[in-house]
Amino acid sequence: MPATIRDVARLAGVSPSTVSRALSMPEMVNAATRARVTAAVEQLGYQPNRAARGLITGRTGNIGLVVPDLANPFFASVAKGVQARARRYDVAVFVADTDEDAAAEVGLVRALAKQVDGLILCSPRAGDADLSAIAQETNVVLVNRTAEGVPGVIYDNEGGMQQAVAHLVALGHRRIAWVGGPVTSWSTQHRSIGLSNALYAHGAELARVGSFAPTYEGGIAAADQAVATGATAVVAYNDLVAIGLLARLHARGISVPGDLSVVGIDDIAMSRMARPSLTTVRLPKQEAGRIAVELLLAVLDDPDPDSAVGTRGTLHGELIVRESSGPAPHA
Amino acid sequence: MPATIRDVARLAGVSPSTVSRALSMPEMVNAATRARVTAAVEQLGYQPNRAARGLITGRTGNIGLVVPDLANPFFASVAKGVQARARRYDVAVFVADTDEDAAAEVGLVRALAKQVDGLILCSPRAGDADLSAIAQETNVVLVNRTAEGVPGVIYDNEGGMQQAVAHLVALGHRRIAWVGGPVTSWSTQHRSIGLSNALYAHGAELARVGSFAPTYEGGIAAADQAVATGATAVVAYNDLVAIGLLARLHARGISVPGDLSVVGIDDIAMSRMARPSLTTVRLPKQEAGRIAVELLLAVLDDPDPDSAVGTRGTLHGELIVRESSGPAPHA
DNA sequence: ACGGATGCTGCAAAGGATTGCAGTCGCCAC
DNA sequence: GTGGCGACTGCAATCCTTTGCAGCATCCGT
Repeated sequence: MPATIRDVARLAGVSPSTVSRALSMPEMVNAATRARVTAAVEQLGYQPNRAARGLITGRTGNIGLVVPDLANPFFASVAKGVQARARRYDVAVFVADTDEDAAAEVGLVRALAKQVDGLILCSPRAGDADLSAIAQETNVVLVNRTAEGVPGVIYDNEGGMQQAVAHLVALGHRRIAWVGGPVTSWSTQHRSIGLSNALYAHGAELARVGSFAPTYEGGIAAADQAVATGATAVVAYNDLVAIGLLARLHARGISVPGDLSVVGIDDIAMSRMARPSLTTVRLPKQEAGRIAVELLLAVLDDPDPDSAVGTRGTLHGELIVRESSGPAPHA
Repeated sequence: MPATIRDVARLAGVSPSTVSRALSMPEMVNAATRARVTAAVEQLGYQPNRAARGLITGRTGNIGLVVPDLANPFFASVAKGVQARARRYDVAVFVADTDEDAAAEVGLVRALAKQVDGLILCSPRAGDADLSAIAQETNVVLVNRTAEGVPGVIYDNEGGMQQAVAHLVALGHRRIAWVGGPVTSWSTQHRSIGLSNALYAHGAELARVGSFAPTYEGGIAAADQAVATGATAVVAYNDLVAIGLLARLHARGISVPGDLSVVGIDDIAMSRMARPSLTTVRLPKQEAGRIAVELLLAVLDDPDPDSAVGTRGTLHGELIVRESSGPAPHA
């Protein structure tokens, strides 16, 4: 039913090849001819059949995005950025959600890989070995994770932690607790190291508290242990955990920031709405998605693995001070 | 590089046609032959090229999902449901976000329509005329919206409102305010009507308050007007608005639920974390996405527009009572 | 006037899978 | 023995687009 290239060719009085060229390499065809072709295209509302094109070019014009959990606002924002930027390049985005399941992730990625030109893997939970194997056999860009020789975009966790620490130290805090996320999480390691370095530089103390799920429930579970460290401020793995902390601290009658300051990471929409509103390190989430698309498209245009060197973006966080952080209580 | 059907055929010692049949109509080929074919498929890791198949069958095996805003947790959940169910049928999902822009929506839908077998439009902002036109020229399933002759899944807004009202009336509330969402929103009309009917049935009074953005900010803006109605309870268009109400009420020193009860709709994750936690009507969000996929696939299998009659799912809400609703204050 | 370069266009061959039609073979029944 | 049926399998066309190569003018330079 939809118009084909032959319909256009007939209407314009040229061959299908000329139509094809008029559309994809305009400078190769005579201006007058080109005008006739574009007029015919316009009139018929012709759009090239992507399956047919893909068959011969070997490119689908599609990319895939894999995230652990779409319902997590952080990943939803990344997805938003990805699909906005992809649209600009007329690339469609398959979105897949692994439900935080590392095993399912690998299978899903393999299945998806056949249908797309490349994949964006956001905070993948898979092991390094699986990840490298996948990157070997398909075009991959990582977000929030690094792997040898694979392009990606990451956050400057170190810098973000420095901002948070500078803020807390200025408020008089000298002993600060860290509530870690999942052990398998790449970010939790780097954030913990960044925090440690920053605290060392300011001569302040670090108290690490276990490993918790990166969720509201994780924060609730962590609160009592954080309090027990005797720290006057807590930095949480992410905002969801921080908001969980706030809930449990409130339930225990511990005042925030009066008795304890709380700082999160991410700046999801919810953080502004928390009570008290949450001081946090804002990470540019949509920007990460946008850059990932750019990187991926660059890889697709130049599949030479050597030139992938250096194609790694780093984004910087910004400290957003709200109500949950305040002067350290007097000893 | 990947194996083609010819490679499989050669290895199995049959023709490509037989391979094709062995895979898509197994009962048509001899059991022994079929075994050889499947063995060859296994060995080569063969997967049919979807572009080539699509070229001849006219089907892509892809569907599209269009939502106003992926960063809105409600839509993120629907998207999660859609892609989970689609995967079960080996269908890939394109996700597109319109940024709440009705004009962009129409263009985006048209572009996407060429690349998929059908579309799921979730809470589309487009006008009825545009919507009908789109449904005419492509397979469409609506979520949270109705249109003449178009299958879809909606929520039983009336029933949800009845539950909320029964709860509030039992707590002694006799005058209840409604904070409406965008005028163009299909749900806002139906929720308002449902609320009105339920209140009438209980002999209670309704006070409507303007139309507000379906966001946290909308709730903040609505709070003072809601208070001014003299109502002892407020039902909000959705949870984001309700949480905005809570924030402004807190800022004004109005106690919830002591002075005023607040009820939301949706039950997004945030509602549990609000302070006070939010009483709300939980809508099955992922379920809506799953059903939408089922409906769409049914339409694809039977494109006869007449049989589309009756293919409309209705989902029921469930009242979740939390801290934000309590006994009406004594007059 | 002729060789050759230049600019544009058409021919035809892919690309991988599906499917209507026709062919083969074995077997049964008459 | 032959006609015919049934169960499989293969041939070849088809879906639509892209692209290497060849063809055709035109025009320039000598």
